Amino acid sequence: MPELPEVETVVRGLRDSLEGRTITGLRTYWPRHIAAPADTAELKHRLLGSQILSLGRRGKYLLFQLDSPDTLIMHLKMSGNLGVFDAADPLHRHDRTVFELDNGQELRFEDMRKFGKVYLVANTETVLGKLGPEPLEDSFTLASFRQRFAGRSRVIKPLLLDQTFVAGVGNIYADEALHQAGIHPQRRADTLTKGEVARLHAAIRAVLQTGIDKQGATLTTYRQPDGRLGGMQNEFAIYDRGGEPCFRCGQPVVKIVVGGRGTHYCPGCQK
DNA sequence: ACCGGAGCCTGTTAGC
DNA sequence: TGCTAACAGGCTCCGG
Repeated sequence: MPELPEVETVVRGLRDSLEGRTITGLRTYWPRHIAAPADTAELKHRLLGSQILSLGRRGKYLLFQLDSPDTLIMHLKMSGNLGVFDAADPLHRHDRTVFELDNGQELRFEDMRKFGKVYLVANTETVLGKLGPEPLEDSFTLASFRQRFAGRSRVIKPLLLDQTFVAGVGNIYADEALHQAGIHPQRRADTLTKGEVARLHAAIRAVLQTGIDKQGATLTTYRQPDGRLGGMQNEFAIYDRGGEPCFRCGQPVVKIVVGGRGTHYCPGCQK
């Protein structure tokens, strides 16, 4: 599920409920969710009593800045959702980790497929250190994007999914960006013209921003923190549209596998 | 550097 | 209708 726009929507939706709150308790129903520290007793010792100062995002990671030397980091992976509930509300079947708060509410990490991760680290670089640039920041210029292509011969779609190349792009938005830029997903990075790189740069930013504006894409499990569905799934130009006509040229959208991932493209307008 | 495959999990869907 | 296999928004590890 969650790619950059979904994670950004979750962060924005949680801010009002969490900023200023103190974490008073922790319950784990799937201990392997906790990626660091290895010892849950140590996690509780370092985390409980900490106040959440602010929420942020880096790539697909959520960052909880605490009034302690540590930062709480979470990754939703394929099926994770976060929501704030009253402690008396019944748990959902797939709730894995619960953070108890000082106002009688709880932050609940629900995760059907159990791939999600929770980290408490003193140095955020141990988790985030290898991430590529944030595509919606001003610093993600066309010139900097061009430089990242130097010496890269990989197929373009798997390269876009590489979080060390650009942070936050996942399978949906990679397909959408390549379609918007008119680039075939199996092109090699070193065959893109200057103009194509420029179109791709603009397209990555445009599709991610649209995703945020539409509050993310709900295929199955994704929800906003208040439970509402996203709206981006109604805006897809190419993703999940196999067999349907391309909105731009009318040719049927084709679905293939690239780098092991389902990939949608239009043979009429992606060359 | 890069690729493919397996693994981590559960649930839904497509196909027979 | 019922079973099975394939597939799903992410990412890591391993061998080649």
